[in-house]
Amino acid sequence: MATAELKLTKNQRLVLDLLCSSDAPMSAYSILDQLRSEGLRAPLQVYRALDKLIGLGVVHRLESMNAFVACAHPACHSVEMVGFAICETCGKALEFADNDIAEILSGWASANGFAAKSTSVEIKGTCASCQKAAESASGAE
Amino acid sequence: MATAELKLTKNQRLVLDLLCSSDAPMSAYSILDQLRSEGLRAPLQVYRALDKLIGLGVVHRLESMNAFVACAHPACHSVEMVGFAICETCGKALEFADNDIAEILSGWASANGFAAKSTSVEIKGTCASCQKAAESASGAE
DNA sequence: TTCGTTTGTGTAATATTATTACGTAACATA
DNA sequence: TATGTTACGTAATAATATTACACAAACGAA
Repeated sequence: MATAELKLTKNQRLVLDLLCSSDAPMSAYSILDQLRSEGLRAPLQVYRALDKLIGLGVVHRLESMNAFVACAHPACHSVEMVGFAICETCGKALEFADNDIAEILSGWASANGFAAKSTSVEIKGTCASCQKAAESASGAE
Repeated sequence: MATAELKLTKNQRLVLDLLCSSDAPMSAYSILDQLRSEGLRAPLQVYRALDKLIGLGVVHRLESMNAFVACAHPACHSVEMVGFAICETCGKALEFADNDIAEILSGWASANGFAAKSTSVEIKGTCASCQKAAESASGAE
């Protein structure tokens, strides 16, 4: 599903397009700052748009960094679970999907009588390119 | 490992004991409020103690709710991964461990050259007892 | 079409969570 | 004792998120 096909309001569209054009997750307040020129003035306008976009599944919230990111996979709604590997050096978030994990988690839930509504899987660390950059930097000392 | 054996400072001990006695995760500021009578006055005192306790592995941070909880398993350091099922009704967090998920995640990481430092797995939903309570409430209407 | 409902908007105020900056104290150990 | 490390206390501030209120647009059903 291309996000262009979604019927969104002006604010929702502004927020989604900004997130799509960003190469890293953004905080609600940095979204607000970027969109002041478009007429957004208050945090709530951003949070409301984000709520809607998250509900539609085209934006994900990164719980561990209070940030938001556009869904990387146009068809990710068809996938059970979405996780993120977040690089603490460059700030980028790599999205991944894994049905095995989804099954384990839903298995645990049903075995424990827990009715799961949403799931968050986040790995923090250093991405491949930042590791390389660090290596060559230390090698060049 | 019983937490009593840990060599902790006064503030760290206060925070850990409070979390151990709580049946649900607590926010940093509710910890602070509870410990004002013990002499704690500022958020930083709580955050510093929490940082230390998390580093020791005896406290976990619930990323999705900005809250903190004592580790449920005295020996949880030996387990690869810890996850939580958080009930949105009663606020309690059920801790679980799963080495299969840990393996999948570390497998993904090594396949993608990502150096993982920490992992967070959180499920939000409704726990078994709150579901029962809701059922009997609606049945009694 | 008109009513009523839902959904979205805009603004202001406030609540909640977390950090920075600074100086001091306790303590191990070389 | 001199030194480094860890922890403490306080104040100020930054960053994130929500509540409350009033109004407007969209839309379906009578």
